[in-house]
Amino acid sequence: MSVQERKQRERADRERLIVATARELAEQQGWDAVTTRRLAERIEYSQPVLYSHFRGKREIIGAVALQGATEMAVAMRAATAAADGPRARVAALARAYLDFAERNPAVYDALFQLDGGLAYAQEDTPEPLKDAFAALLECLGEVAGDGVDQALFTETFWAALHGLATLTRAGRLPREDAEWRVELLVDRLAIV
Amino acid sequence: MSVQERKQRERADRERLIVATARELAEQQGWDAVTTRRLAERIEYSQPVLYSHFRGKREIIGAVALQGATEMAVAMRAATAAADGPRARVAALARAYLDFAERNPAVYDALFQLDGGLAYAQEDTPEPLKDAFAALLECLGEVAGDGVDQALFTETFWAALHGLATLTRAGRLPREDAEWRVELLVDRLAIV
DNA sequence: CTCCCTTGTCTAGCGGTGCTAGCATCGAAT
DNA sequence: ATTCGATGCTAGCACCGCTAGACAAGGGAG
Repeated sequence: MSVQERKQRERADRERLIVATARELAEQQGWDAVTTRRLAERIEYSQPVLYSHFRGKREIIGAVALQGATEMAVAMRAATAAADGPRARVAALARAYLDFAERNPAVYDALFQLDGGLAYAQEDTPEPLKDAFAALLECLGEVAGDGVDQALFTETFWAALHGLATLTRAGRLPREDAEWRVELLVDRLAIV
Repeated sequence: MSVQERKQRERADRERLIVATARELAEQQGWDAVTTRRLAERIEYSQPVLYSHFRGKREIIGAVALQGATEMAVAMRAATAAADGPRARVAALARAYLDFAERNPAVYDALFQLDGGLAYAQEDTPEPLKDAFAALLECLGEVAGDGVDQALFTETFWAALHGLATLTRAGRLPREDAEWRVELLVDRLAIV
């Protein structure tokens, strides 16, 4: 039995290595540079090994996305926990969100820009994704305002953050006044 | 002289044909299906002809984007012109924006999601892009609120719309409550 | 201890991609 | 009529995601 266990462990290790390497490569040179050939070379195995762990490149992107969702939820909860009062909490949340997107562009892309084959906003949505949304909801729910559905409010606020994150990163919005835009968003959307 | 003129005209026609065909193909089957081979076959020329008009696929995407920007500006101005009062104008603008994104997903992608090699938010930004932003600004400027920079407000509002458009289209947001989210956005962001 | 068979990995290759070098053809100008 | 430049073609490069099939290593049965 112990032999099988060891093999299973080694296999799990290798899977983690694949995901970590894909993520690293994507952050360094963008997802376009993450080809199965390059990835295989970096983990020092041949291409087909990747396909014994994942159905294809898309599933590898999905794995990075799930990892990122977990980290993002942690980052957002840490930021809101350190802030006093609803207004400050929302501002901290927004900054944490945009900061994460800025610091981990490849992970953010895997989550919200690329097709990782994951289900969103459904019953079979993976737990990490649901939890990341829950982290948003916990903070934003308390500023939705009376008679406003908290989930819908959260979705709308999230969409606004997502728009800022992507347009800024793609050079569609000048980077300089980013902080100002966040302030405006929080001031107007959140009801103290 | 007339011979050269005729040739120039035919060349311009062919360039328009390339852009129109690329757009059509992208709307029908997505940008992934727009390969230089397929595109060449549809216009009934060989691949290298494409490269005598455009540097590469990216520039073709850029051409579709510019065309789309012009149309989008027209659509937004038409929508706002038909509405009475600032509040109604902003709501009409938002709906027109999202409607355009929904009806022309490939063009929207070319504009805001893909790399068409265009400069955004700079001096050398192509005129159609500047004009599309101007169309947003014309309407949104009047609801920015006192002491708030109109351009920055417009950028923020635009980002929110962009977030809604992309997340909805990617299945990250359920489609059902789209209208409700627009209402919330307009009510909260616009200052009557 | 030897044989077999499973398990795991690799090499090689398929059909596709964006893009380009170099040849052939055609038409205008001499 | 002949030259010559413009123009579009065929063929091919290096790369992509993915997979079939050969091959070696290792544990279990006799």
